[in-house]
Amino acid sequence: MLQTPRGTADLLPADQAYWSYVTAHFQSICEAFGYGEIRTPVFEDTRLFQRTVGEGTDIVEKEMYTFSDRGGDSLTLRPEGTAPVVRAYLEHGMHRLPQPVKLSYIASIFRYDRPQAGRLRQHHQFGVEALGEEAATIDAEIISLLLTLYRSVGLTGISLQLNNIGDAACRPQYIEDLTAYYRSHVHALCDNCQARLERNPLRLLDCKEDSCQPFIQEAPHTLDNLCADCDAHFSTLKRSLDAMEIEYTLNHTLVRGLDYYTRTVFEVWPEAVGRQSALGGGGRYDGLARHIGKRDVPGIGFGTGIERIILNLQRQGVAPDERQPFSVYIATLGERAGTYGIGLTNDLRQRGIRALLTYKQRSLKAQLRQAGNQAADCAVIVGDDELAQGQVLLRDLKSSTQENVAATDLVQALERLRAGEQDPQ
RNA sequence: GUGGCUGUAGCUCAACAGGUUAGAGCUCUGGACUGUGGCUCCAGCGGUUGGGGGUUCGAGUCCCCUCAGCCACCCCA
Repeated sequence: MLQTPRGTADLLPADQAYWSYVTAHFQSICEAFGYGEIRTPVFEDTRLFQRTVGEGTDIVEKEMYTFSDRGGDSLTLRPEGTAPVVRAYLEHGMHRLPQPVKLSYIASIFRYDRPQAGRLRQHHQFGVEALGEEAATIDAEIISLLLTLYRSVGLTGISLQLNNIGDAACRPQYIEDLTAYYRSHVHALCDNCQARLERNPLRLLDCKEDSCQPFIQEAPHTLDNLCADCDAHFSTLKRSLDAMEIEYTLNHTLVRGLDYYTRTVFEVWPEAVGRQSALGGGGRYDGLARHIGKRDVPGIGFGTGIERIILNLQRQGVAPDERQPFSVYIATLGERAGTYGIGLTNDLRQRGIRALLTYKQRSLKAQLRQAGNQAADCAVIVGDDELAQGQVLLRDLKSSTQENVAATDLVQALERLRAGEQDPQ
């Protein structure tokens, strides 16, 4: 038996309620915040991610789905959402639009990783990017948008982790200080950290080994080593968050796994204990556009995992309300009635009424049972007798009452039933 | 990529310490009720016990390999 590739999942009609629920909330919130939807290809030139995400990162080093196509080009399935959007911004000259350009997306993301609940090789993210604005107030807007999404779908107990990792002016000096500090303790570090020291010093602060914790505490922190501009930027962000009554936890070990981040970085963690998988995260990336084009474009955004949102909703017992549309089941008896039924069904559908029917001759009992299974609101019963008299039986399945209706009046009678269904007294 | 746990009908689960033909509930289909759903009763459909190999007279059960899911790491969404 063949099955879905490891770490991928089918999305069945039964799962759809949650997906449309969270998607609808995301879309209406983006509308309220003024973000317009963008779609980019599922695969891109491999260099896009190598240059932006960074050669030393886990994503580029071991998680990308990279392949060459029949023409020999190296392509990569999108492992994150930001770089493609920035690429599109530059490619379409959006720097000539009124700034900032505020974009949102819903995208499949691919990362080769060991699967687990809430961690798939193909997963889906909502994301938002604001390009062309360096002021920290827009950082606060982005964070607010993300938290508004969580709150509106009903997630509780989440926490915002916040940090600032400096910019091109102050980070080089900071990295030097950090590296110097760690070099003096190099023999006490775990193997992983010894490697990080060479390849990606910022990640030293992210180590989970108990033996490395004291060094993380003692090491210089980015927040204490910001240049004046970064410091002012961070102050504005904090003031803005306060003004929106958004609570946050300063987390100096939050450094993020992608190279392109500058200044503001944040993650949102769910309620459950332990080092849980983040619901969403993001940050500022003022140096990113340079790696793609010839232009500097400040930007900030986030990505949040749709599967993880849904997983946490289910754990919290939040269920989306499933409102089924008004529907009619056409039950027919006899061949002539069956032919009439397919015509009638099609006619109702053209009028926007959800109509279901039986596809083969079967007992009326079986047909009504199916009508019940499919949660039809009412059934139209038509046999050869009714047909001869130009009448049909209209049965209300909720109240179990039925009446004879002239075939020509059926649509009107259904519309009346539907209206009553949609706003009950 | 590392370590561990778990895989039996579509779903939830049974099957003494290896022992006839792997069972039940739910779902679905049909009947009781030749043209009236839900309730009840009856019946039917549905399995290479994840897959492959081995041990044994005999394997769902024990061993090995493999695949998948899950948990903890790693990392992130």
